[in-house]
Amino acid sequence: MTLPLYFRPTWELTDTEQVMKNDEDIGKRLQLVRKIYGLTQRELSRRAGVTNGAISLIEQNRVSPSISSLKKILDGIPMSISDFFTLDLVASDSVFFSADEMPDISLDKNIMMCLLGGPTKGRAIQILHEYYQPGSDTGETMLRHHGEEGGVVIEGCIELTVGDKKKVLCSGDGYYFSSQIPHRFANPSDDICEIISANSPPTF
Amino acid sequence: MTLPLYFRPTWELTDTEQVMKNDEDIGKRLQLVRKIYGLTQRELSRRAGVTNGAISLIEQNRVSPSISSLKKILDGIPMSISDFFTLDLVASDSVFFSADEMPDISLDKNIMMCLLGGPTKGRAIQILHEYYQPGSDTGETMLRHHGEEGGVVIEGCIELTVGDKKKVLCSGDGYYFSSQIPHRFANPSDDICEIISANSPPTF
DNA sequence: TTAATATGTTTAATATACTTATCATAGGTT
DNA sequence: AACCTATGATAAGTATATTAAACATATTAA
Repeated sequence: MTLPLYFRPTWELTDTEQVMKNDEDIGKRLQLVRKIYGLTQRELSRRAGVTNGAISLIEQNRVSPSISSLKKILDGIPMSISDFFTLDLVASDSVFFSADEMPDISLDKNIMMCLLGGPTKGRAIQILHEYYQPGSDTGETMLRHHGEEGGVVIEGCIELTVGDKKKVLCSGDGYYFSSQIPHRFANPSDDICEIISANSPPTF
Repeated sequence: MTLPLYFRPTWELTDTEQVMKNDEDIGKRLQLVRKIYGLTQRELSRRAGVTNGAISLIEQNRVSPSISSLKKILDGIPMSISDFFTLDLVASDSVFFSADEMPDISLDKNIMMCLLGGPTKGRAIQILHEYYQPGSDTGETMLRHHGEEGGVVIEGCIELTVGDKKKVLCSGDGYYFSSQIPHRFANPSDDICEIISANSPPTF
């Protein structure tokens, strides 16, 4: 169990660690998770109700486990299947971002959307610092994409439409919804509106 | 293909839809995803390079697919395994939250952490509106938990320590890191510090 | 109606995952 | 050293997933 992975930049990682970045290598992924939790194959197999041989074979990628047995194994850790596939143990090495390091990714000149840390792949959350000019609007054709999003209004007011609901949110108010629901942001006021928002997963 | 799921409150959902809420029923999950994308078993099987019989059996939960074949099938949609297990088609029906509907979940009286929408389960992101009093500090024993987190400083300054890195962030600056790295927030200034942050997954 | 096409389901054969039991290596104790 | 315990790997047998092909039902068109 070596673990501190997180403190080394990407280019220093071993092959074993690198491979954690893609979804393909279930074996290595399971092995790393198991070791992070300080478990042996046998101890995990006991907790999970499978044999140690099965875990050995899976970790070597000599078999592709069924969902049911993978679930049993992860229950022994315990960890959800969803977490297992989601977790990205290789963290990016940049942690701090000054205001001017956040590129504006909006296509609309009346809306500014500053992306925290640039278009980094493999993040669970995307954080935006948004500015809506008076009268700006994401448009009549409602937005729809995967994931969920939420945010808090810092300054000014925004009219948010989500599905068949509509409301004007002002400084201090927040929102949260599944991004699959058609939605639209508009600033009907005479003042600029500032929002901090978060999306999952990143779509840019 | 009925779909609009999202616009009906939970108690109106059919059994088929309800079952999407838990991770167990892979079959129904696959079936619903397939139908949302408007595919027949045969068409999906053609795209994925598996037989339609296999998809039929999986959807009936008469077999538990191997990761490899589940991946092949999802590639035909296309959808990642991680998304498949993560996606929660039953959205919560509350979307808007006024400032006073955000409960303070901090245990430290010098730090205020207002949780957007209360402690709702099953969300991909948790959004917090945080206020750090002058001199406040999350403490010498560093924080560590699962997921990732990021945020933007709205007002004042905060000293953030992440692993062996430390920096003072001021209004407009941001941060993002894997929450598994030991971290600490402190306000060394004489002014209050206000932050909007997002975590994934929620730990409260 | 009849034929033709498309859908999801089922059955028997085959391929693969999983178990049981054994093997090989490493570390600790006397 | 010899012995014990624990680790991960392996081989052969068993259980299960997947395929190939047929079945059943519904829809459309002539």
